[in-house]
Amino acid sequence: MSDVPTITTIAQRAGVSIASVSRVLNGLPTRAETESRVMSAARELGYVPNSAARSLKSRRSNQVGFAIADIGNPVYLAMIREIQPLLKAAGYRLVLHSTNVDAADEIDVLRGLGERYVDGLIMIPLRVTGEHLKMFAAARAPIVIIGSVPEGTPVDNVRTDSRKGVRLAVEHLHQLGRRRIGFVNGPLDTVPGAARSAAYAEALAGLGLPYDPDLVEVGDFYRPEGARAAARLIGRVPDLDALLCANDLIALGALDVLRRERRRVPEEVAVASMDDTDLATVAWPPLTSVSLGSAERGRAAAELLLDRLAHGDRAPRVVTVEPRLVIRASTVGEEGP
Amino acid sequence: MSDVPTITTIAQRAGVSIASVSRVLNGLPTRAETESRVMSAARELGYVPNSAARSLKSRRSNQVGFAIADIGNPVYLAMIREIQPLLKAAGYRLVLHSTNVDAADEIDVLRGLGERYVDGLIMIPLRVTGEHLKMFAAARAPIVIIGSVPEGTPVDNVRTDSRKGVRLAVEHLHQLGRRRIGFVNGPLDTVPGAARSAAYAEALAGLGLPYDPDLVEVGDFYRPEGARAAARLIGRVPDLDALLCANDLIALGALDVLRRERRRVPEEVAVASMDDTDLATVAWPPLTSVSLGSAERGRAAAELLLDRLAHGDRAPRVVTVEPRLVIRASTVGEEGP
DNA sequence: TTGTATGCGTTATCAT
DNA sequence: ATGATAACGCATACAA
Repeated sequence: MSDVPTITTIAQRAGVSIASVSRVLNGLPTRAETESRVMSAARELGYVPNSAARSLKSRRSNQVGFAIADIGNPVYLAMIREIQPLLKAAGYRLVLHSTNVDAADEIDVLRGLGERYVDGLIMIPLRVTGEHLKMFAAARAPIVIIGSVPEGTPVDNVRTDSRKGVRLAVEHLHQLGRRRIGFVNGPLDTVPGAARSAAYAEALAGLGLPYDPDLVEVGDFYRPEGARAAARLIGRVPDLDALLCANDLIALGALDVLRRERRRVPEEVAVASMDDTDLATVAWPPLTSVSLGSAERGRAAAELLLDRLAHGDRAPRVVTVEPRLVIRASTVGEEGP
Repeated sequence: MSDVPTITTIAQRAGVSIASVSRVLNGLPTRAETESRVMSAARELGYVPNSAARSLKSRRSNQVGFAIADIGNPVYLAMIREIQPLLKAAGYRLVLHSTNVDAADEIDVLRGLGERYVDGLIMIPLRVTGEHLKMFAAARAPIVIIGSVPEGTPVDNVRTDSRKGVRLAVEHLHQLGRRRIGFVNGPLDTVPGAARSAAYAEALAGLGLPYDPDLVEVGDFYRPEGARAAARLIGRVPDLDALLCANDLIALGALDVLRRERRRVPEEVAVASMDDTDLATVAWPPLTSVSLGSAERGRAAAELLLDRLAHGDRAPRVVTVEPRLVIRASTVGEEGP
């Protein structure tokens, strides 16, 4: 196999200067004769421009980063499905970062921005530390954060009203006559964990229901630990009649436990969760879940970033996606497991 | 915000030449005094090396591409989860390509290899056309294909014995006493579709069962069409007692239909599928599914690519992952929907 | 040990 | 319209 062709190779073959080659390749005005010679030489050699050289010269990488804690979570999946085509259509490649639920990893990604291998970054931080804020401010490329950031942070921001989301679910359960509504949450030192914790208490208060610490259990955001946490809660509260889970994966774990314990869902225990991923429609019974608009958030993030990449500086923007309760059989079904 | 620092900036600040800066930054022997001056200058300026310049010089991008038809399919997910950490540990970033179930898109990705924005590529082609083979041969970067390719194709290759996988499932259903085993497949002009089609016929023959075209229905690899195809099949074959689905998503659609039609699973119709994704354990009843070792295939692909990137040329290698039947309640459970 | 100078492949400026 | 040349940021061969 011959050497990789460059514009120099083409120039020799076509008997013109590299400047002419570059011009032809970039569609700048050129004499027809020159153009055809260059084009055919390029075709014959199978020329493809070198992206590193291009990036060095143009100071643009045509790449966008997407940093998430864990690709296993279907919420992120829904986002990627929206983001990828938008980026591709705009001529950007997608560099995927999985940060292993590790704040230090997130910082590394932010620091990496300095290498300029991406023109912008979409990130979903699990926690927003002071270190994060410092990096946001110093970042040399536009950043879009999905999730809440403090007022005034110099990044575009896509958020959802998870407080309202939790309230929708709790009110729904309350309307169904449930009064002992348990809550299985993820870690309290994460952005979603903290928000949902506060929102749960708030929602109860709004309905005049007492806050009972026994009704709350904290684990992580995954199915196995969700099952364990749900088991602890169920074991502790005999008269539990509803369970709100902080995401669908936790809810799957809870359903596992309820099935094992032969508690009928929803007759004895109604189960609601959050995120409304595909899993909600696969589970049995199908899960009532609060959609936090994952797809919309992904799309909005991509659009914000592309807009900024195309039009340069402007004031940071905040897009808020409304939560929406999707009612399924795990709260109102006539069929149980 | 000040300008982005380069080694030139550092050199000025430290009062040394750019060569010394480069040497220090790359850990080459330097006088302690020089080293400390360069290091502190770099730290103060917040220097981060420019990846484009590095790539141009080193002819390496430190990126690896992963091209799949559709990120929505959980099979690919399982692979990414293995691939990403391995690449990261080896110092490579992951560039994700979603090809929209479009062969032309796949060719585009292969052509893009010439831009040298990745050092290697892992691809799961849905179809392998002559155009694909031509690009494989001409590729200027190492390629690992997950899925079968013709003998002698100059790429590393990770495959699974889907013939055997189908046979495992069919034999399992046969052992359970099922004799009217339907098959819902994806498109026949895709690699997996074609292989599974042939394997189904073969497996029946091996068991002495007749091949009945009425028992076969073709759709795509997704849940909605899987449901429609299953509905056609069920409507056409009254004495159907088992259903093999070409993947888990199709099986979910089939379960939807069977539930709607009030056919008990597995008592009346046993359901088995392929891929053994997470969905198999979420579905109700949990799906008996043939694991094609998605995680192992992803890992093997990453290892093959990293090995080649590290050690250069060697003969193409083929890794085969054994299929494994995972039996769950959709074929042997006592409980149905 | 350190500095000078060159090249990686491209785009863009400036003459011609 | 075209060619010579500089510059992007870095690594390195060579000279000092």
